[in-house]
Amino acid sequence: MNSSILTIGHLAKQTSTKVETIRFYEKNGLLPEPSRTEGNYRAYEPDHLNRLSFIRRARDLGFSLDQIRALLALSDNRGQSCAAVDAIASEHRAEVEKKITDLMALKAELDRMIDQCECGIVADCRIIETLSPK
Amino acid sequence: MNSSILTIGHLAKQTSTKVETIRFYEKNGLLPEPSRTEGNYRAYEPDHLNRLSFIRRARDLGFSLDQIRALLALSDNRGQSCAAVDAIASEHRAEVEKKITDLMALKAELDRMIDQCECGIVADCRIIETLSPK
DNA sequence: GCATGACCCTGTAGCAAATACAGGGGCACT
DNA sequence: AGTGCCCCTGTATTTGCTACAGGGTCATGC
Repeated sequence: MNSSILTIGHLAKQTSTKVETIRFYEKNGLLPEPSRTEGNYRAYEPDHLNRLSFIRRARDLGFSLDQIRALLALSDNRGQSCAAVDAIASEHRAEVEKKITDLMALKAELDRMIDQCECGIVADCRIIETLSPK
Repeated sequence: MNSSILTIGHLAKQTSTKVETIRFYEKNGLLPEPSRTEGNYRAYEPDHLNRLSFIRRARDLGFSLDQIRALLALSDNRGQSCAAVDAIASEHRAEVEKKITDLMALKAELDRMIDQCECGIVADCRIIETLSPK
């Protein structure tokens, strides 16, 4: 038996991923199907671990599964220009920037609303009033 | 016929909501079931319009449907203390603040990653390298 | 007087990105 | 042989909608 073969549980532990999530990635084409043991257990090789680590890092950075699929495909073609990689990362950064802007505007509105609350009764509540029409 | 009675389409237009979304709010207990016409059409009254406007404003401010359900219940009991309202709004603001902080850290990481890309070939790509394990 | 099209109805399925069972089988240790 | 942990498949749940499919109703035109 090869000692570098991993069960799904080992892979999960080493990447801080839930077992179900790993199966989910497989079903969705992010992680290739591993071979199976006689007992029908998934038998992972070091490459799987690398690929899953890649996926998890990209997820931590907020990339969508679609974007990660594309990044993985690009990283498998190491001779290509990495302009496409840059495009995906920059697009994602732009989305993050937009979210930040939107959330900051939102927070400003919440601040305004909450600061007016004098915590009396609901009938006089400025928060409810702000939300209510007219 | 009362001219203040509205069809679901009118309600949708006046609140910039999709018809399906209004039915969804009803099914999920945010909007009370209106009476029906002979033809089984929903017949809304001005109160429904007010309530739906409230929901949409709260959604625009990022409140969850659960939070909105709670806010609506509070706004229906106008004699109560509005401390509970303040608590919901403050909790939401804290969540928004956390999201902003998290996204700004994320953006900083993306900035670092993208700035290193010299757009050569994938094999030398710093973005792929950053994502790859070890 | 009916045809056309715009509107409405219910019910179901889909999206992201997992997470959580249910109901069963495998494996190691004692 | 029993205990307990791990693994398997398949389905349902989450959030907040959106998008049909397959029908019924209503207003307007001719």
